This record gives sequence, structure tokens and C-alpha cells, in this order.
Amino acid sequence: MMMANRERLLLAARELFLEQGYDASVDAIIGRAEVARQTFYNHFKNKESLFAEVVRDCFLDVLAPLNGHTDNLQQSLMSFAEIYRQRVLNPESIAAYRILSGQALRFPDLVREVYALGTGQMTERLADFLRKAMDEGHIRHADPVFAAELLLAMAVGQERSQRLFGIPCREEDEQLKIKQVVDGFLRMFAS
Amino acid sequence: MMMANRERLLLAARELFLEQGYDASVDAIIGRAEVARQTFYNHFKNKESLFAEVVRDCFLDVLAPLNGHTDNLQQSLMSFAEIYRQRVLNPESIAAYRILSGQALRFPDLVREVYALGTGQMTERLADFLRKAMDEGHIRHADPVFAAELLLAMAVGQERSQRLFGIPCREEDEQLKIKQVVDGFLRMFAS
DNA sequence: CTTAGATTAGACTATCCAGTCTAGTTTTGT
DNA sequence: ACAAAACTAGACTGGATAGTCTAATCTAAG
Repeated sequence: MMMANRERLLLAARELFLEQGYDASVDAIIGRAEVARQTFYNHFKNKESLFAEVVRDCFLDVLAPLNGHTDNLQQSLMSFAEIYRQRVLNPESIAAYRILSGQALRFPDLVREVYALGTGQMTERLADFLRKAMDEGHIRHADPVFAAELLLAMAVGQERSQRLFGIPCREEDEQLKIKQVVDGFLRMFAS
Repeated sequence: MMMANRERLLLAARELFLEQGYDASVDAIIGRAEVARQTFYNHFKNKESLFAEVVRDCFLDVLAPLNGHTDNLQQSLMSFAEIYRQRVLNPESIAAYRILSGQALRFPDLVREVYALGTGQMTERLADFLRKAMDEGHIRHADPVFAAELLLAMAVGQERSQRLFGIPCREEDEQLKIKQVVDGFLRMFAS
């Protein structure tokens, strides 16, 4: 059962880090995991290494799928944008973003790594997809990375900031917003 | 000279909070301000009230000017976007964003207030401007708040995230990027 | 000059925290 | 069954921190 305790610690730490940030104490974590102090240090070198492991997990959940077909751009991009928004705007992702950006000075390498695994990879994927669509003449030729970053930014709009800062968002028609964004994007890059 | 010490404390606290977040210690702050411990507590009830005051200052610096003329939309929006980017992406603003979002759970009211003063007001101004442009037929009618939030998001793109996470940004032609964003935006909302 | 308010240095309390260590108990593999 | 590994509770160290308090010094106004 060695793994059971390790998993309990990871789960408890994930919850507490997301709630309280890196300041969540080791005492609190072992308390929630219902595990002895020594057990914690059997499984992890120190608090930092536990944090690194938790954070790596969290940010892999951001990756949104993108079907490779460029024949129906509007539909592909809309379903991509919808899933991306879900992944990126849910409370857990927001908390992870908050904590990670807050620790960017303390753990610069970890934070860069995790960003590369999440948003970085997502940008690359989308850029590849858009490059293909450009080559096939569905949209105008332009820097695909620029276009990808632009679409990602448009898809989340100000909502990430609002959620990060605890601003109550006016509820809106999710689908309509996504359609407006994608249609607008396609009009920007119409060939 | 009573005010001198207060100002020294505010300045030192601003520097240290931006560097180290809310964890910057009172000792460090009075040390940098070269002021005695008791003096600190003469001027501020506690650390939290100093933090609130510092943070309110920082976020007022975000407001970007927007000339009221809708006759040359491209030019107005480009100069607006340029200044907005400068204000929002400079290292101090990034640090402020990091700290503020990190303290959103601890000081929810303060954080909401400061967001409303900064980005919130900026969104309103831009939305008013766009509404006017819509009414005058320069761009298509649409929800002006949605359009404003979209333009703000497009103007910063992924760069805020990259800077928050310490990702080295590929240097690009600032002006070209701004032009592409504004032109794209105008094509989206062409009447 | 005198006095009141501001300032100084620094001691002090009370709390919290990460990480180590001890000693006794349970689980696991063989 | 037995030994090794894992676990438990909890004490302990060393260090940091916010805020209070004291007593001495400085400054400015009357």
C-alpha cells in the first residue's frame, strides 16, 4: 500500500495548494491526507518537490483537442474554442494559474516548464492547424503562431482576468460568444 | 516632516511588495524605508492597510487615454492599443497583476475594487468609444462591451501570460503587431 | 526653555512553519 | 514466523513573523 499514501498526499496537496497557494502548510496537508509527518518525508524530499509534482499534474489538464480536418474551419475552431474555454476557465485552472504565476519568481524553471507543457503546446498545435488551413487556401497566409495566440486570447477574452480577480462575470450565451469570436477570427483571416 | 516618513514607507512597500508579494516582511519594509518599527505603526494600522494603500496606487497607473474622435478609427485605436500595451505589459504592472490575483482570496473586496478602478474603467471607456463609433456608422452594431473586451484581449494576446510566467517573449515589431490587431478588429466589425 | 508629539532602537510575546529525530507499531514479503 | 520496510504520534530545533511595549532621543511650536 505504499502508493496509497503517496496518492493521498498528492490529492490533499492538490486541494490545499489550489485553495491556499504555496502557503498551505505541510501540517495541513498531512492532516487532510491523514498521514503521519514522517510518511510525508518518506515520499517527498520536501514541500517544494511535492508542489512541483502537483503543479505539473494540474497543468496537463489544459490541453484541448483539435481535430485535424480543415475542411470545416468554423466548426473545428468552434468546438476547439469551446473545449479550450472549459479547460482554462474552470475554477481549478484559474486557481492553478493564480498560484503558478504567483510562484514564478520563486520557482522560475518549474513555472516555465509547466507553461510550455500547457499553453505552449496548445499554441503550437493550433498554429500547426492554422498553417495547414493557410496552405490549403482556407484562410489568408499570415504568421500562424501570431494567429494562434490571437485566437486563444480572443477565446478567453477578459474572463480569465475577471475570474482571477474574483469579479462576478455577467452570464452570457456561451455558444453565441464562441460563434462571434470564431466568425470574427475567420473574417480577420479571410483569404 | 511627518509625511516624509509615510511616503518613504509607501515607496519602500511598493518596491518590496512588487518584488516579493504580500510576503515581504514588515522588517524588510521598515529597513528599506530606514524608519523605526514604531513609526510604521504610527502611520498604518497594520500590514494589511499598508498593502491596500500601495495596491490602490499601482493599479490606477493602468488607465490609457483614448481621444474621443471616431473619425479616424484606425488611428485612434492604434494609439490607444499602443499605450494600453505599454501600461499593462511593463514589469511593474505584471508584478502588480501577479500579486493582486494571488491575494484575491485573502482580500476579495480590495482586489475587486482595484480591478474595477483599472481594467474595469478602461473597458467602460473603450466600450463608450465603440458605441459612439457604432452609432455613427463607422463600425457594425454589436454589444460594445463585448467588442471592448475583445479588443483589449487581442491587444495583449498571450503576452501577459508569458510575462507572468517568466517566458521569454520573442521580440517582434510592436507597431506591426498593433496594426494587425486593430486592422483585424476593424475587419471583424466592418459595417 | 519647555513641552508634546514624533521618532528611534530594540526587547518581547505569541504564533507559525519546515524539517529532523525518536520510539513504538503495523504491514509486507519471503 | 520473522525481518525489513513503512507507518504512527509527537517532541524538538531553528528560524521567521506581526504586532506590542518601553525608554530614550529628537524636533517643532508656544
